[in-house]
Amino acid sequence: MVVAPKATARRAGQHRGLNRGSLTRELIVGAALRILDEGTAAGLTFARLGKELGASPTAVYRHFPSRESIVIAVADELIRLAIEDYEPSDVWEDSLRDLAERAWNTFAQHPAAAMHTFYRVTRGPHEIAAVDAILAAVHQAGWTGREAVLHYQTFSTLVLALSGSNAARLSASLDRAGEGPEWMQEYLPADPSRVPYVSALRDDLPQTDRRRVFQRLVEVLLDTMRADLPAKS
Amino acid sequence: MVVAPKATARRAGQHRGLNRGSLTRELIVGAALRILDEGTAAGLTFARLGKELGASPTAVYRHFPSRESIVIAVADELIRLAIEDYEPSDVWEDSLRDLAERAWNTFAQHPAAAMHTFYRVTRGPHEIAAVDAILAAVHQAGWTGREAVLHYQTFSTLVLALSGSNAARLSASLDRAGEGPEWMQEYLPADPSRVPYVSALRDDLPQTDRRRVFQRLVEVLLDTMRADLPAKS
DNA sequence: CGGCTTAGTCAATGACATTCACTAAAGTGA
DNA sequence: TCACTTTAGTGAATGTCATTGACTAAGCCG
Repeated sequence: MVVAPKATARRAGQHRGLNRGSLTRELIVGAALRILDEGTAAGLTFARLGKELGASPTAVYRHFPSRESIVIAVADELIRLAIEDYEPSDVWEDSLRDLAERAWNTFAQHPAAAMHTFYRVTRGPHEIAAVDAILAAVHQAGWTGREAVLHYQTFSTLVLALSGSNAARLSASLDRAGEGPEWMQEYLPADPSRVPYVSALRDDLPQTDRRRVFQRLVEVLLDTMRADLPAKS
Repeated sequence: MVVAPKATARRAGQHRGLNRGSLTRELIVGAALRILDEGTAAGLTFARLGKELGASPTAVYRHFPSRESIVIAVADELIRLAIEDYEPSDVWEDSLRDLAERAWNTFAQHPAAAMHTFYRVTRGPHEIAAVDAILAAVHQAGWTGREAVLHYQTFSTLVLALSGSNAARLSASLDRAGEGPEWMQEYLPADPSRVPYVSALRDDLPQTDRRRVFQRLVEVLLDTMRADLPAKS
């Protein structure tokens, strides 16, 4: 599915009556990602996609059976972007840290796309490559078999969940940019005495650096993994 | 907004022409949660809501300005359910563990609702109560001020992200129950040599107990917190 | 060169959120 | 008890959306 077609007549962005090989899965996925990036999380429609591609909205159905399937393709594209140029380090912790940062950054750069995809299984080639990259680092550390799988699952669950949640929050706040006041200060409820700690810390609570929390948690996990390391052979 | 109305004429589930006080925010939120629980994540529509309430679909607009606002109310309801009957323990670790389990369980019981809400800020009373409960445990452990906030953020980020991601995955797999084969075995790509570790572990990879991974990560965090504990006064 | 496959197009359908004018039920004040 | 006001529930209308099916012509195969 990823093989590029003959590309016989790829006249860039026509407006009426496209030629035969004008649309490809890659082109469509790229357009979808661009649309998701530019604004609201709900902005990905067939109409918008058609405009972006200079084609009829329904033309896309020749390449994808449903909106759903486009989203899944975007998911794999996101993974591809994340592990593009990735090179494993000699130090397994650095490899995992690098992979974690890549996931976080890619998701943060494409929040709307990430929030719709991070919890999905794409079965795509890049997803499997990413799994393999993590497993490679885990093996490098010294784990094998079931133990390796356990550490892979813990690491990837943590990284995906935190990066995806961050993307979802980013996307949600971009969506309502320009509405009521930000939740920053309004964290104050009716009766302060029922929530004494929140009231006392009202000025400190709103300031969250989610990236720092993420990095902290990744380091916590890496430390724990290091302490669990199997005896060297 | 949470104050129950006079409840003058709450004739349960009529079918035509409801009386005046028949609908309340609570009734609507309950119906919305029921609808989300029964099936697809996209099943929450005004039409469906009207049917569930035995009212006109548009009647709901008298209590909520938009679909979005209903979802936010459901979010706060979910938090309410999660911390219902919560009692802090004498041991701060037990309190945090309990809160973590409650979030996980509630989200797992209402996957569709959770996946649409876990990344949102409701500003509702229950959200604030939950924050306060976590902060109470953190203070009990001995942290105050900015340090307390940091530990609160780390804990809640971890728990919400993991519980929410789990809900999203649960909801997604419920949605496509009865489609193609589960992703269990098909994790095998084109060229096995490009992904040696995945190929070697193909039989172990599919078996994930996400709850166990969650509990593991919570314990890892609690251990790290314990090690960072401030000196006793 | 004639026919076949199929990508892109066009029009139609049905589900959906949201708006608006309407009506009457509940509350209010005397 | 009776006008009077407010507003919750209704029904019809609008515009957006995903998806489908029939149609047409572009490229391919012989």
